[in-house]
Amino acid sequence: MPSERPRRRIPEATVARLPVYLRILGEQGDEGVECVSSDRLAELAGVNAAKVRKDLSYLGSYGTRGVGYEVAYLVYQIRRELGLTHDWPVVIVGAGNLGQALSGYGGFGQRGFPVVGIVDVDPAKVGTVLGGVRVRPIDELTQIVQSKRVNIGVITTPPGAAQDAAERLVKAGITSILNFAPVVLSVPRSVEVRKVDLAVELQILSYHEQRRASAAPGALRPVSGAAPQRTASA
Amino acid sequence: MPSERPRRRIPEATVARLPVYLRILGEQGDEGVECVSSDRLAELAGVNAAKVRKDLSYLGSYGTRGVGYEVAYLVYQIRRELGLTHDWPVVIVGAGNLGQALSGYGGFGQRGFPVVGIVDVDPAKVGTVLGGVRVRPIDELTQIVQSKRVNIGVITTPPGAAQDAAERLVKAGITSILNFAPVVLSVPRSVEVRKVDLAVELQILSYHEQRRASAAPGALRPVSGAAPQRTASA
DNA sequence: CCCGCTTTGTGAACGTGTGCACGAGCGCGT
DNA sequence: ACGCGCTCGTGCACACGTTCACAAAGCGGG
Repeated sequence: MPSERPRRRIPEATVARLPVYLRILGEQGDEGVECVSSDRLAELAGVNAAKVRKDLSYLGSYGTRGVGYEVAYLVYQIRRELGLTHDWPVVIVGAGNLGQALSGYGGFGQRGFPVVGIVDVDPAKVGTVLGGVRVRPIDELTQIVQSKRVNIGVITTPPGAAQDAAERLVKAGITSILNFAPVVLSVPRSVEVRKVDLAVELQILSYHEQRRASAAPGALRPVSGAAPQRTASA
Repeated sequence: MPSERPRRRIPEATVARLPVYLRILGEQGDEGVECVSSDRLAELAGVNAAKVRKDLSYLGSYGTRGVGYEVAYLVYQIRRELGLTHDWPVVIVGAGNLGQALSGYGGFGQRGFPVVGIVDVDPAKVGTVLGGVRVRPIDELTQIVQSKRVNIGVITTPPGAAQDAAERLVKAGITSILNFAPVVLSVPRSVEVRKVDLAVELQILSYHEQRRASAAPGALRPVSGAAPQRTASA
């Protein structure tokens, strides 16, 4: 059992795939599988086997040649590398449609990201309870962040309010933001921002639909197989 | 007015940025701005100016040297390239938390992706009205897709039901899928799939938080500036 | 104990994406 | 009409990511 710390930088593309491996390994573990090969894992994750091996090699040499990877041990290593050995509480700014859906969705807490606060500027929304958490006025944001030691903020406001929300989060001490508003946020370099923009996703699909239509007019191909499946985020 | 069709393939990375430029150009147009330079557009989009010019050059030479790009014309060209000259109706499978939020969010329809149907397996949800659309039983999926000429499907089911939803969508004739379930879908190669996985996004943020913590213990840096802002999707 | 089978880990080649730097072209002022 | 300054378009070099192909290494059977 080599307890060496790899401590080298992991490529961003690999970081984005590790959570996928992690979820699949968890499912396999639940099914009683104790060992998986890179081939099997690649099949389940919809990627190339060489890519799986290279990704996992960044964590260290945790596989056994001729056998594969021990599921439980690999889960532990990935969790450690991703910083999932403890919970990361999150606050949500914006109790609109999406904010309500996210806090109502219990999957966050189960996966180690408990929603410890929701705030909104609208006094009409303050006080209502969503997924067991009471909506609080936005002025209490800093207090929530500091008392609950929150590092991650989620922005689910309308576009016009997103930049203000970001600034409040940063001022409160947040260092990572997940932004659902279709706006490019301006924040200090030290703050990590990831953006999820549904309209952008649909427009990318639209591009491919349009291209398909103009490329082969009246030529539908019923090809089958496994799909590439790109994942969007910035 | 050169009406040449570029018709060359546009790099995927560029396709993912065009919607961002489009939104910004729309906002600029609303503010009465008639012309933007690549520098200005880059600043608003949070990217490099050279990248903006290269991206736009894939559409053709629609700028004027020494001046910039005419906003209205560029908007038109991007919309044409992305296939946004007409609406793309979408169907949502899964009327849970997220499905309700998405159909309630009017932004979809405004941006050219009207929700023309929501289906669910749960009879208790069938009949309720979300965002002006009545939830219908999943057996009517094919009929909705075909009568409304739908090409894009959105999956907002629990993980266990996602693969089934995908197969039903494909069988109904859908060719593009936006998947919110944390599952790798298996579909024909001809079907374009994009995935949005909130847990993955949070875990990526967690990685950076963890790295930050282990890199500089007790060394907070209040650096400021504009952020890179990666966008997730697959 | 050794041999062959299996699967990992990785070097090397390839493809994609990014950013600099500069030539080409346009408008404006004189 | 001409030159000057500004900005686009793009060739080039570099970084990043993906895939192939193979040597190294463990396991099991005889």
